[in-house]
Amino acid sequence: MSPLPPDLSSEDTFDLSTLNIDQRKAVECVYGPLLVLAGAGTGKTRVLTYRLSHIIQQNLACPHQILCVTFTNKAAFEMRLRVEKLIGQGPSQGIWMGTFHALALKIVRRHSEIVGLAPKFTVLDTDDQLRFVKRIHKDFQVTDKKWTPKAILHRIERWKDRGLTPEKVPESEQTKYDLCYKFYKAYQERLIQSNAVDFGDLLLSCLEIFRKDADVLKKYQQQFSFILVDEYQDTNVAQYLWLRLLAQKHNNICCVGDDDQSIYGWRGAEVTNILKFEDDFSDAVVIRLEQNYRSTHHILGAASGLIAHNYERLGKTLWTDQKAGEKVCVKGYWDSQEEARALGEDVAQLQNVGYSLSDMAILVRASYQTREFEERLMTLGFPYRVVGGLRFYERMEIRDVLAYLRLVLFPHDSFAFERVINTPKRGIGNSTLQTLHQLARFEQCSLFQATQKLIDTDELRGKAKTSLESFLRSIQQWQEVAKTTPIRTLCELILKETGYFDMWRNSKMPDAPGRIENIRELLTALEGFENLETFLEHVSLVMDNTAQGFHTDSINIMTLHSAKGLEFNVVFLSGWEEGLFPHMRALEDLNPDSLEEERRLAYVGITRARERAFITYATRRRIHGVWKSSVPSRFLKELPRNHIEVTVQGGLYPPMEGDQGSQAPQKKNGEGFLPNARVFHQKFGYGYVIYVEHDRLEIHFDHSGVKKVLSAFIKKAEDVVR
DNA sequence: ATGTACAAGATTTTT
DNA sequence: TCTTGTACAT
Repeated sequence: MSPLPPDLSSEDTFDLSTLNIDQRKAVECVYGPLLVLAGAGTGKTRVLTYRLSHIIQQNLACPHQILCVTFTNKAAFEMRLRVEKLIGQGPSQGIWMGTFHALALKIVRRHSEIVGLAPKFTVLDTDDQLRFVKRIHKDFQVTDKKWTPKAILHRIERWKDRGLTPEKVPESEQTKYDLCYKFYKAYQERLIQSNAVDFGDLLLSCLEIFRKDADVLKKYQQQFSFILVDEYQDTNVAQYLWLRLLAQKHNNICCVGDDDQSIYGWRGAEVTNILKFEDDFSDAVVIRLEQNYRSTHHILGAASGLIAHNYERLGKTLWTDQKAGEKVCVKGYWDSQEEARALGEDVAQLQNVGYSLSDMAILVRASYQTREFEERLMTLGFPYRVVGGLRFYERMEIRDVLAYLRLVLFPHDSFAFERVINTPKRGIGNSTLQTLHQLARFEQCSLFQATQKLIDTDELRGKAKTSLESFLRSIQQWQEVAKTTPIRTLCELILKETGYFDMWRNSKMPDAPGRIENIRELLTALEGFENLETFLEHVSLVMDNTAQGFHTDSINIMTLHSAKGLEFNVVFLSGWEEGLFPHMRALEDLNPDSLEEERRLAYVGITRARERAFITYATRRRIHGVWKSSVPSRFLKELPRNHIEVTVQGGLYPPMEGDQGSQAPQKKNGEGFLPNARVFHQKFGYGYVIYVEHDRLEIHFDHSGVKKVLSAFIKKAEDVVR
């Protein structure tokens, strides 16, 4: 279930004549590589669904010959719904539709032996992964405080995003991040030993399978005659390599994306992929969708004016023939409480004018900002829904129960084993666990096997031994029971026998009743499944965000990142202050692209709105309990004045007047670059300088033509390392 | 092995 | 402010 059901009403029948000329071209141009540069609100989803339906209806391919990659499972789920609506139930089922990870997993499961994995390998989730890293971190005895487990993991993940297995990490980085590199090697070794992969590995393993076994690669290349990719601006290098490999045979690949909406650079996404498309796929056709059907003239104008401040763009000019509508409201407040209070008033007012609560969304930069709004809306009695918080299956109690189930099915899943071995407490502490880990590593076996061995060798005494013995026996019993009993009954039995239910029932924690409630919900969900295996495979997809409030009319609160791809009649954008938005980390970052990414985020935020947009800032804000002062965001000054209306609380300094650049760091000038100099740009490649103006350079690029770019992005050609 | 007391550290998020 | 992790006592 998705928290925001797609609005399908307008797409009842498959009728190409409802599309505009560019959209139609993007649907019908099915052969050869195609890049659709689709701006915000230009009907991107519509094009994709129509294209899918078109291919099937024209019998150009069977469903299973189509590979369609989406950004989230939710997106895949909704896409399926839409296609079914257009052409009926049956055909859409066969389409290979899902995220890169889900699709790669499907392939790796079938050929796991090629990369040295047993068929039942575990896929680590973030929680297990971090525990795992922390354990290695301890073994490594890292003294440098800078390299926390999280920091090291981040580094490793970025390597994986770039398709770099330990052998492929360039030597310069090996020495620069010596510790991380050694860590990476140990991490990979131990993963294989535990018969597990992390999310990044799914793609890397898949690539390795293709590299090692040409027949397998050929088979999939042959199979997928049409490939469609949504949100192409958010693909990383590994994903790009994967796509390129699969598309080689038929070369019918259609990527849809918007470089202005690339907001996942910090997660390894490479906008370069979208910019290089024409180089990578020969004879590529590029179609631009520039007519916006979503927003009013003023909203689109404000957003376009803002994003025009970015230099790293392919450049699109969005237009709309919709009415001008209301101007974007920019409002300034003393502090964040005032901001929340005023927002409540605006909500009430909009309600009077006929908007329902579910038409509105509050978009924030950081998730801690949601709290203040939650509190305020609660006291006002407005129902709200926080989108994208902790997902159902990520809750501790659910993960515990699932770990028990996993253990019954795959006793050698050491991650599940570790999770529940002492939950509820059965007298097995750190030292015992330590011994088990050591033995498992030494013997190259699972924790389950290590436990068996430990019991046989008589190294343990007393309580630890007896409880380990009975734990193993219980698992074996459950396995027997599982053969004959429905899984819900099995699960109830486990929860009763282990005392897990009682543990929460006796707990005095205020959230204990809620947790029991969640477990009950899980039990109900179990009923619909024939066997445990299918349930575990689908649990993350099925139980996605089953948040309550689905039926009640409620305001949506979410981060800007989770608002991607959604739209609302009314959007509130809160916390436009220097240090929060753009975020401090982006300001500190020397790479100017991180500031541009913040600006793209702002652009995404504004373009979510159909009719009304409110942008607010506060001079004082409580962050983690401490009051902090800040100045209005630089983005406010970048909004074109004719599209906005500024109201500021008495005595506050409005963000518009005058002081351009007073707090913006002094930009470097284009010194050192002379006209006619041969230069290099990360994305546009080589070119010659035409004209220098302060920090801006006008450059004629060999392949991309004349562009204005910030000098910070430019290197002298002779400095470029080849 | 487990409970308590205090310090530290805390974007954005999907798989 | 609040969660999480570590040191120490029981």
